[in-house]
Order: sequence, then structure tokens, then C-alpha cells
Amino acid sequence: MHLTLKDIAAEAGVSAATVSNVINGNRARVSADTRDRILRIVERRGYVPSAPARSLAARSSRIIGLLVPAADQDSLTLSPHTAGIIGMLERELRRHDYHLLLRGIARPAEVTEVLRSWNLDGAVLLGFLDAEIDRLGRRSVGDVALVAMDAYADNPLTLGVRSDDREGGRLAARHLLGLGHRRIAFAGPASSATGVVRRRYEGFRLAFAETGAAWDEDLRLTVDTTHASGREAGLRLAADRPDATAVFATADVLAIGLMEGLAAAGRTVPGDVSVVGYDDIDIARYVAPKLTTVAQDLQAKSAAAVRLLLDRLAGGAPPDAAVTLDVRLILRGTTAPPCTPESPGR
Amino acid sequence: MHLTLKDIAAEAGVSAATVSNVINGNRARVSADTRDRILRIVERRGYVPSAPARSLAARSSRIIGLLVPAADQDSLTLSPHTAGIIGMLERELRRHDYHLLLRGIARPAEVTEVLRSWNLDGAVLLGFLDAEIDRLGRRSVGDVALVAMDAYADNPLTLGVRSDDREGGRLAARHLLGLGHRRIAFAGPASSATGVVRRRYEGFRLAFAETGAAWDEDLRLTVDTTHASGREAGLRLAADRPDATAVFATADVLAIGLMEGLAAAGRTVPGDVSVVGYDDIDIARYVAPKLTTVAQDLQAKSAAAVRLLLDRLAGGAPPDAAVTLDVRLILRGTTAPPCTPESPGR
DNA sequence: CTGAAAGCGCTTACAG
DNA sequence: CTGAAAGCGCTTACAG
Repeated sequence: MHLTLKDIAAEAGVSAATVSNVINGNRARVSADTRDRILRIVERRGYVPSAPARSLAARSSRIIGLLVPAADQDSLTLSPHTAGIIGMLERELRRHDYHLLLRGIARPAEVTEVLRSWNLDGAVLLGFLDAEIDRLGRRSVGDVALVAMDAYADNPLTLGVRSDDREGGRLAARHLLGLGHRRIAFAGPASSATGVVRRRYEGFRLAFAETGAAWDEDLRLTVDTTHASGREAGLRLAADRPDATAVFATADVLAIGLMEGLAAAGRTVPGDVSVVGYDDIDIARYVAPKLTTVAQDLQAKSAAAVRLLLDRLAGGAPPDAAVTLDVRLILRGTTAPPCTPESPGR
Repeated sequence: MHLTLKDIAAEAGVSAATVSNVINGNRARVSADTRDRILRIVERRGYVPSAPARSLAARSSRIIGLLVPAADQDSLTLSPHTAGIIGMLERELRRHDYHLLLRGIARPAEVTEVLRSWNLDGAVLLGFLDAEIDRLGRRSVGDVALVAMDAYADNPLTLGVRSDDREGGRLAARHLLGLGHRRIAFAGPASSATGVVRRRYEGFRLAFAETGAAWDEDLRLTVDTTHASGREAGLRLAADRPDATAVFATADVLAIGLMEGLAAAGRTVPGDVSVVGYDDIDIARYVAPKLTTVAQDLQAKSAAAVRLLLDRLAGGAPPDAAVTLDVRLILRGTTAPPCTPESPGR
């Protein structure tokens, strides 16, 4: 039979309330003596409190949800970036004695269902579009603490945590411009779809403005964030714009696809074309040449998300602005000065 | 104010028991009329049942735990393989109206704590050593359904789900032997540590026996499953055994590290040395040349795990043997016939 | 510092 | 087919 609070109380000869106070570290409410005695019994008997019961009585579940978009019948596709975030979030939560419930969201209404059903203390929204986040109303959120990661939504019910995407785009472009490149392509999803891409693009353009370089709108490549579409884009770029000497991609997989497409078109990297990626996932170091890329601090991002959630749960005032984390450029082998017309790469 | 069962009952003019029966699809216990009426009210008011309350009353949480080893203060390191499994498990569980709790396990005792505390209906153990799984006793497991994935533990409290690792090793070796290779290295962790590696090694050796080829014990390379140690191993192999013409690695990251090490030592792949990996993770198609590798069916593996858990929850008899899933060889660009001594690769 | 009692939101025999 | 009542294992004022 399952061991309960009552059993411990009976064995210790105290009330359930007292055991409860001990379990919850309510040190002010119980003498050191009885506390020690109870703790010893708990230890010896291997008593584990029932989380559902606590959750019900205390109206707090100590569960944080990680909500990720999922096409209805599809499985969650966890990118290396997402997988990294998950691992770090779990660690941070575990340190604070919280648990992580991972949930794919197919319909907007499911957000409410999960939050309410499990009485979540908070949740992290990862990978949603800004518009989807903005659509969340008080009715569906209740008073659950919500972190919107990598989003630029305007929803006041939501705490923002993201990297400095504008700076990331700017660093990439400044690096390439500094090497002497002028015809630099920008490859990524449509800016209208995600604020992250828009900010990276803005930063990218900003570097052009700062340098006084002209930006050629035709070099804005709209591409899905996949290896396959990166490859196609590389092929197309080589065919349509052989004068382009560099390309910045908004994700590493995309950049690696581009490298393959460029190679297939007979262009060398970085000899003919320099490439800069984004995220610094493991693969960036596995390809040859190794990918120059903009790195985010996943560790800091996850820690910030958890801190924000726990602060709100502790009753702290929410910050007045989204948390923005630093970003840095990792120089590796895919960038080099452009070939001068006099000494073509091939 | 939170909407409860009672509110719905009051509005419908029925008892809480009846609403409960409707919610739980207990069709035999309530007339179609009242059922429809109640469902309409539930719908209109957006009532969501409290999972902790259900969990407490019904002694079933509808939560399945995914337990992954974690060094104490460390974050979960989710390999691409693990990330794939997680995504598919979540989908399967969601389809069956279950939830996934992700938990890193630092100390063995934590397994019991999580199982008991959340009243988990079941759990999947992913990435544990066979010895750790064997150590789990009835006391710590209770009657929770447990799937040990990719393990060859002997624990009767545990349901095994894994790929046909022996066949995987055999396929790899047969492919290389068939191409004419004879001095083939085997790179992977020590067989003693994990049953998975031992089975792959056995299958590998089996192919040698079947072909009548001699196996050279010195070509058993003991290496961690990381890109870095793969690289080192590649360097070492090129230096110590320049006569080896092929290598089979027990993981794709390892294989890719080997390729880099071989390249750094001036050996070409597959010109001088053929390489076969394991898992067919995305990266296998991102490197050049693309990696020949043994693919597991993650989808099937996840589905089997969930089916096993749900069957046991439904009271079905556990299968008498572990579930073993098929495996297949994916031919790509890293394998070729060996160079004859007369026409050396370089 | 400690305890009795009510209550959290459900489910489950049991009786009708 | 429907309801009254007990109970799941905790927490939380409240009183002492």
C-alpha cells in the first residue's frame, strides 16, 4: 500500500499538518526536534509526497510546460537548437524542483487546455509565430506565467526572452563587408512570418548603411529553413547571380545546404563564395570547411526563461522589457576575402 | 474563478457523478439525451477537467515519464537520435491523450521519486546502462509500466524495445566485406558498457565468420561516441594501421569525426578508407561525401514503446520477449571497393 | 509550536 | 439511467 502523509504522522505521533509543514520546509512552524524526528521517519520509510494531491490542495503544480507547435498528426520536429534549449530548461527546472511537461500544440485551443488541465505554474512557448502568440488572450492564459522564446510578439501576458537578433545580423554583415564583400545575399524565411528573421535582416541592412555599401534587393533570398531548400538556393544563386561573393543564412542547416548547392554548381567555399550561418549548432563544426556562424547563448537563454518564470511565481513584478541575450560571431573556415576580378577563384 | 465539474452539474441540473461519466465517455451509464446536453454545456463554457484531481481520484495520471540520465548539475544532452525519439514519443502519447514528462536522472533513487511522486502510469528509460536498469527492484518500480529502450537488461520489471543491433553490425560488415575489404576497423565504446555495442560487434564478427574472413583484434578501436574522439581515432588509425581500408563506427557523429581525422591524416574517403556509420541522423546527409550508414526506424521504435505501455495499462499480458525492430543499410558515398596495392589511392 | 477540520476537484462503488 | 456519499492525499487558515 502506498505510504501517505497520514502514515508518517501516525508513526511520528503528530498531526498531518505538522508533517506537511516539515515536508514543505516551513521551519518557522515546527520545532527543530519534531522536525528532525519526522525527517528521519520520512527518510527511513522512503516517503514520497503525492504531487497530484499537493497540486490540488496548493493550487500549484510545480510543472512548467514546454509548448512546441506540432502539425496535427505530425511528430514534434525538434531542431538541434530546440533540443539544446529543452535539455537546458530541464536542468534549470530540476535544480529548482520543478518539472517539465513537453507538449506539441496542433490547435490554438490546446494551449488553454494544457495550461488549465494540468494547472501549470508556467509555460515556455517555443517556435510559435508572433501572430499566434499575440492571439493568446487573458481568457486562455489565465494567470499562468508565460515566456515567449525567440518571439517579438507584443502580448503583455507574455514575457519575452530572445537573443539579440538584430546584432546577430549586423555582426554577420559587418564581418563580410569588412572582408571586402559587396554583393552579399541574405537567405532566410520571409521577414513577415517571423520577427526573428526580420530583426536579423534589419541588422544586416544596418551594417550596409553603416559601411555606406549599397544593398541589392535582388539578393534577398526567401527560403525555408531546411537543408534541401538551402541546397536549391545555392544552386539558384550560382546560376542567377554568379557575381555574388557571399551569403548569410539565418540558420546553420540552411547555410550547410547552401554550401552543398554552391559546390554542386562548381563554386568553392570560401574561395568563390563566403558563407555565414546562424546558431552554431554542433554540425557547424562537422562540415568541411567548418562553418563561420553567429552563436547564441542557449544556456543563458534557458536560464533567463526559468528565472523569469520563477520570479513571477514568487510574486515579483514582471520586467518592463523583454530579456535580450548577447550573441557573438564565431570565425571558422567558410569566410574569406572575395576574389578580385583579376584573379578569379576558378 | 475556476470552472469545475460541480458548476457544469449545477447548470445541467444533474449530479457530479453523471457529468463525470459523460466526461469519461462512460456511455453505458448515461442516456444519450443528458449526455448531449452536458457535452453542449461543457463546450459552451469551455470546461477543462482538472488533471491533478482526476489523477488523485482515479489513481492514474495519464502521464508517461521519459527518463534520461543526467550528470548531477549538467543539462540533458539530447543527441539527434534522442531528440528524434522524444518528438515521436510525444506524438504517439498525444494521440492517446497522454502526456510526456521529461526528467533527467542524476541519482538512481530519483527514478523511484519521479514514478511515485507523479503517480506516473508508465515511463520510458532512454540511454541508461543495462546494469543501471537491472538494479531497479520492485520496491522502486512498484507496478508502473516501464520500457527500457535500447537496452539489453534482464530486468523482468521492464519491457525491452530496441533495434536489431546484431543485424545492424552484420549488415555493415557484410557490405564492406562484399566490397572486398578485409582489414576493417570497428570503432565504438567498450562492449562491456553497453549491450547495444556488444550486439553490433557480435553481428560484425558474425559477418566475418560467415565470409570466412579473418578478424584482427587490433582493429577493435575503443572510442567515446563523440565527434572529437572520432577525429582522434581517425588520426590514430591512419598512423598506426595504414593498411586498414575501412572502418565501421557505432554512431554517425563518431563516423563523421573519423572522416575528419582520416582527412587530416591525408587519407581520402572512400578512396583510401571506406566509412560506415550508425543511426542515419540528418547530419549523415550533410557531410561530403554523404555517409553510408545503418538506419533505425525511430518512428516504429517510439510507436512500439507507447503501444507496450498502453497495452500494459489496459491490463494486457506483457510480451514474453523484447520487441526488436528492423534495421537497414543506407548506401551513400563513403564506401567503395578498396584500392588494390597496385593502384594505391594516393 | 501543534492539531482539528474543511476543502482542493474529481472518481467510484453502492443503492435505487 | 441517476444520485448521495465517501474518499483520493495533500494544504491552509484558524484556534489554541
